[in-house]
Amino acid sequence: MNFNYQTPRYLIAIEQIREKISNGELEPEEQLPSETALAKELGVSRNTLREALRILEEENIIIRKHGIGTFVNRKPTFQGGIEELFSITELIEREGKQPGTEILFTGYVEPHRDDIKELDLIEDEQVFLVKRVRTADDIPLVYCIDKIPTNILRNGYNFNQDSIFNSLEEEGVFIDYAKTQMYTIAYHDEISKVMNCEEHIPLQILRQVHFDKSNRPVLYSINYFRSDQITFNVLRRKT
Amino acid sequence: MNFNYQTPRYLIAIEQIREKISNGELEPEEQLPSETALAKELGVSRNTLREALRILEEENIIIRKHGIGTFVNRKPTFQGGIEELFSITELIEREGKQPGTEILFTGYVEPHRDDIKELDLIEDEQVFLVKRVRTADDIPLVYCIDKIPTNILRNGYNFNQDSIFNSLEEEGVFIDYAKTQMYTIAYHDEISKVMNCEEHIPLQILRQVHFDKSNRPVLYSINYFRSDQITFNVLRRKT
DNA sequence: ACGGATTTGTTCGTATGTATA
DNA sequence: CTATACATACGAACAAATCCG
Repeated sequence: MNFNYQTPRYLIAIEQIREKISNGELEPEEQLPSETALAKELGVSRNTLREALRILEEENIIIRKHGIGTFVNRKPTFQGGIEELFSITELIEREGKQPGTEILFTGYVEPHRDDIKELDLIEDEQVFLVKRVRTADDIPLVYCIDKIPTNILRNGYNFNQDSIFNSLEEEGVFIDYAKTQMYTIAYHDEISKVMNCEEHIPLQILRQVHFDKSNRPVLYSINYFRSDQITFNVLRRKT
Repeated sequence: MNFNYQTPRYLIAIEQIREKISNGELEPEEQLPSETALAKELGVSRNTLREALRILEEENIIIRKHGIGTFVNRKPTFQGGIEELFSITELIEREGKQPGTEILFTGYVEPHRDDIKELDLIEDEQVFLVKRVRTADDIPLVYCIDKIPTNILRNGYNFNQDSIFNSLEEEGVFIDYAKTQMYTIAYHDEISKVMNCEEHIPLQILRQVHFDKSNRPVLYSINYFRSDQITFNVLRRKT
């Protein structure tokens, strides 16, 4: 009888409130009806409505003030930045450019001391190494070094596409977050040449260890960006 | 009789669960008791316990699997990074170094085109400008340009300490987040000299617009870091 | 300065749905 | 199929913060 049994009511409530905001029924800075009133209007219990409001508050769509009321927030001027984890392929496509790849090396190699530490490698475990130059509209953007522990790749690795993220997912490995260090160097003997960097273009480096949902390190990568080709956005929050 | 009447029970429950994890009663990967059982053990209702578990899951302390159970997550190897907003003063103190300041300029000035756009200034509104060099253990770390809209400073600004964050809070202005651009330049005529940067040390720039909880821009700052003195950490998450 | 009305915050009890072993 | 565990939902009550007369 209930054809909505598949969609939780708090999600429906969220959509209804979003709709009220986007169609102008509720404007920025405007106060929402009280929880009791709004719950009645939407035909849900106050607890269910509060679950919806909790999520909307988490997304900064609304602001709740104890003893006063709930208000529609001003629209932030902001789009997500580097704190959102995406692959280089996605990065280039988001800019509306054509991603390209020049592969310099692939294969299994002995790990360095850094690799063992960062990837939590067991004894004698090799890593799968990929070295590539990634281009945007055929202009070199970033020199990529990627290393994957062997024990992540149970059936041998089938690296057959540009995005390592995608081919790892085909192996059942899902990256959840990355611990990233950002720093800058003026020049690198080999890489600056390969990237057609004259001496006055510094390299912006992203050194990243990627983890899955269980906090297991699954990918270690070092990216050397041409600093004249890239700006990173970050959304920094008070904690 | 109940001396905890002031602290919400779900916060107490969170602490009790944290304690169980930190004292080893619950180990990483281990399954928690069922919600019903744990609620009984902690002396709260299941709803209250769930509020506690929800927050712990948000913090990645635990992982919940529908129909299976709740588990203690492996400890991430990670400390917070640049996506956490902190002042330069905090940044230096976190590294265990002594922050210092050399003030180059303070006063009200006409805004530039960029300032008007980023700070959403009204007509003829001046900005309060501060130019400083911040040092860590007396070594120049960063050249700071900070701009504050006049209408934020109702009673005239009392800029009397190193941290602009702190002195803004004294004015009743609480910064919530910052929209940040990161990029690198090889050289800046004036700043590289002031910072004692030889030509081969690039400058790592953070260009930030800070907002309060209501998404009102309250501070625009440009920081030029000596790239040999700084590395930024970022925690990047899949969305 | 006080009290009552309003609004959000917290807590409990209970029932039912859904996923997994 | 059944038992277990997490997910969703409702109703009710009281606490805490705020506002206004």
